[in-house]
Amino acid sequence: MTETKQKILDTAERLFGDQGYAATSLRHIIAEAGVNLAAIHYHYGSKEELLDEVVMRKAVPVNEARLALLDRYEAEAGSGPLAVEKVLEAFLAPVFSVADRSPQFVRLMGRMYGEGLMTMIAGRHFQPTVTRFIEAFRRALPDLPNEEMLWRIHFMIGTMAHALFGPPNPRPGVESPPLDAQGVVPRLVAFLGAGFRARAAGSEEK
Amino acid sequence: MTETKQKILDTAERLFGDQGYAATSLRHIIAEAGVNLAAIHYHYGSKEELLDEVVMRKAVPVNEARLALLDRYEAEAGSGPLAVEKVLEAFLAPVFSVADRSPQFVRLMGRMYGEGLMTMIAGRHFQPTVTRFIEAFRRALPDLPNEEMLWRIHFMIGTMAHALFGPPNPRPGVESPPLDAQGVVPRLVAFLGAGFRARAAGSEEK
DNA sequence: GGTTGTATCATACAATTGTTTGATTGAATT
DNA sequence: AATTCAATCAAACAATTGTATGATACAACC
Repeated sequence: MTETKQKILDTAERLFGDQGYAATSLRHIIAEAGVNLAAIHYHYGSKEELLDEVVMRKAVPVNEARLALLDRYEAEAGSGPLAVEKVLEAFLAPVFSVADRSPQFVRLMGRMYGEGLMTMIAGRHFQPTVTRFIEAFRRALPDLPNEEMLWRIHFMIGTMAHALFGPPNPRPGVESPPLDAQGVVPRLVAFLGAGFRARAAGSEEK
Repeated sequence: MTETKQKILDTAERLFGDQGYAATSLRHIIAEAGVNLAAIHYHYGSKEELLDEVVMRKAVPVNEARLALLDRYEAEAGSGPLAVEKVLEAFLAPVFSVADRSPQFVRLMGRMYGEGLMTMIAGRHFQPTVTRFIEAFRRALPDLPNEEMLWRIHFMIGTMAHALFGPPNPRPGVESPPLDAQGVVPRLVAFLGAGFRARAAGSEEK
């Protein structure tokens, strides 16, 4: 890959993450990347295809890592049931472990979820991952009604997206320390795990 | 309030919610509202001030209702401790109860949180509400370390924002049924309540 | 050495952006 | 009847948007 293509991707990733897709102009990107304007349309076809490329470059490995982790945990559990916490960890850990190397990207992921674009992309490219994890959640909590399960997965996505976006109480202007996976993922797993295990709102007490 | 001002606010609310702030042009707004372009700058000063007005119009009553509910629950609890589920309900119910009358607005709220703009606005205008609720959460769960508490409130905001944005699995193009408060709020309270009650990740078992 | 093909460049394009101006309306006030 | 003032209008502003074009550089290959 050319140095130009690389720099375009890196800069677009950072600016899309910082300001959002619609608010970031191609000229802003090329100015910070130090390349020519036409280079974007030469290497990628359009602004939209550039976004696709930026997201895919790192979303693909993340989703592969998710499936690999899920495979490993299921193998370790043998024929026994897999704990929700393990499913959560398989889903969350890969995304946050990217944070160390490229904190700009996780911010972008958070923003894409926030703009509703990520659900669209996931539907196009990551359908297998989605269904695999829904299956895993179902097996982990077989008593949870299906509709409630979908809502809770929905809740989890929202929590993850917001956590990806940054730590709580970010002082404006002050650079926040990078989201290190060791800190956030266990917090998320504990919080979300308990949420998934909660008795469904409508179900009567025993 | 003039009919023109009203129509501008209503249309801007809907379009900002559907497409985001940056992606919505003033001309798109005036076209759908059937008013003149200059009317926006006459009645409001700029696009940014229009957004402020759109958000404030309904966010102010929502935050007043939140505080009123919290007051009521605390009065009912007397001197005893307030359950975290009650704090959650006081915070969540008012925003979702707006959903029936103006589903466009809750979508806007969700989007604002997603774009990180809402935290900024909340810091400017709703600081009392923020500190009141942090206090309430602390009293409800006095054993939770402060840092963990802030993270969990952060998680809750993300969950709420994503839930405001829409139901799970919205089919593109198909209109989703409105988020009725009776359905979502109990689900959220059950899910988040259990999450808040979970043992903090780092703390040793008893 | 000439040819080919990829990559970069400055420049221009038409469309759209938020914002401003100055004239015109129409009702209320004097 | 004259004046005042808030409201609306068409039109234009300069700036920025994503995209397209044609020339040029430069290496690899026949």
